[in-house]
Amino acid sequence: MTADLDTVFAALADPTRRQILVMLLEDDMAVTDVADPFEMSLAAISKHLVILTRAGLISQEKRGRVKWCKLEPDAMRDASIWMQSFGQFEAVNLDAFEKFLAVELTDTHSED
Amino acid sequence: MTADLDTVFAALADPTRRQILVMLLEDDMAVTDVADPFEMSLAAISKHLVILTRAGLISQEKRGRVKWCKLEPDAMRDASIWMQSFGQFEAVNLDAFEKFLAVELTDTHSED
DNA sequence: CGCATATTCAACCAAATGGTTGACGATTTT
DNA sequence: AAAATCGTCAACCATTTGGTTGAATATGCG
Repeated sequence: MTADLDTVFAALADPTRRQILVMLLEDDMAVTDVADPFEMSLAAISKHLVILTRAGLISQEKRGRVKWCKLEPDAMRDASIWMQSFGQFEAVNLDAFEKFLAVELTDTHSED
Repeated sequence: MTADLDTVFAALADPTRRQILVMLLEDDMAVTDVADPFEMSLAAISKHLVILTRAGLISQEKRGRVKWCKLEPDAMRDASIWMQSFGQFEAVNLDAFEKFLAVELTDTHSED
C-alpha cells in the first residue's frame, strides 16, 4: 500500500535501488537476474529488494522457487506530487519531453 | 549546483527537512526562525540546513548576524523528472525512454 | 533420493545519520 | 564596554544503513 514519503524517498536515495527500478521498467525479473549486473552479493540485493518492497515501489511474487519482482510505479505518485508542488521546474524540460513523446507515440503507440 | 539524485532524495527522506522546505515556500527565513517550530536543538536544525544546502534545495546567505535560507526548487528538477518517468509512460517504448532519461540527466549533471 | 538452484536468514562489521550538549566567534544592542 | 543574539563547531552517543559471509530453507530436476 501507499508507503509514506520517508520510506519512498529513502528507498530512492540509493543508486543501486534506482538502477533496479530502471531495470524493472523493461520487464519483471527474478531476484537472481536482478542481482546479476551488480558487483555485490545476492544477499545484499535481496535486502535492497526488501527496502523497495516496503516502500511499495516493487512487489514480489514467488512462483516455484523463483521470486519475481515487479515494478509498482504508482508508489511514486505521492512523492512525485509532493515535489511538483514546489514549482514549475519541470516546465524547463517539457519541450524535450514533448518531442520525445511525439516521436514515441507515432512510432509505437498503435493505440491502447 | 545540480546535486546528484542520491543527495537530493536522501535530503528529502527526512520529515524535518521536508517540513523546512514547505515552510520556505512561504518566504525566506532566518535559521533561528526555521528552528522555532521544531522540538530539537538549533544545532540539529543547522545540520539539516547544511544537508539541504548541499543538496541544492536551499541556499543560505548571511546578512549581518542573520543567515537567511531561501528555497531553491529547481534542485528538485532532475529527481522529479526521474520519478515522473515511471508513472506516466507505461505505453511508451521504454528503451527509448531510458535513453532519453540518460541524456537528460547527464546533460543537467554537467551544469555543476 | 540426492543434488543443484533460488532466496533468505543470522551474525557481524564499518560508516553514516540524527540527535545532544557546551564552547566559541561574529554581530548587534544597550 | 558589556551583554545579548545568531549560528556553527566539536565531541559524543545511539541507531540505522549497506555491505559481508556462512548456514538454512525451499523448490526443481536427473
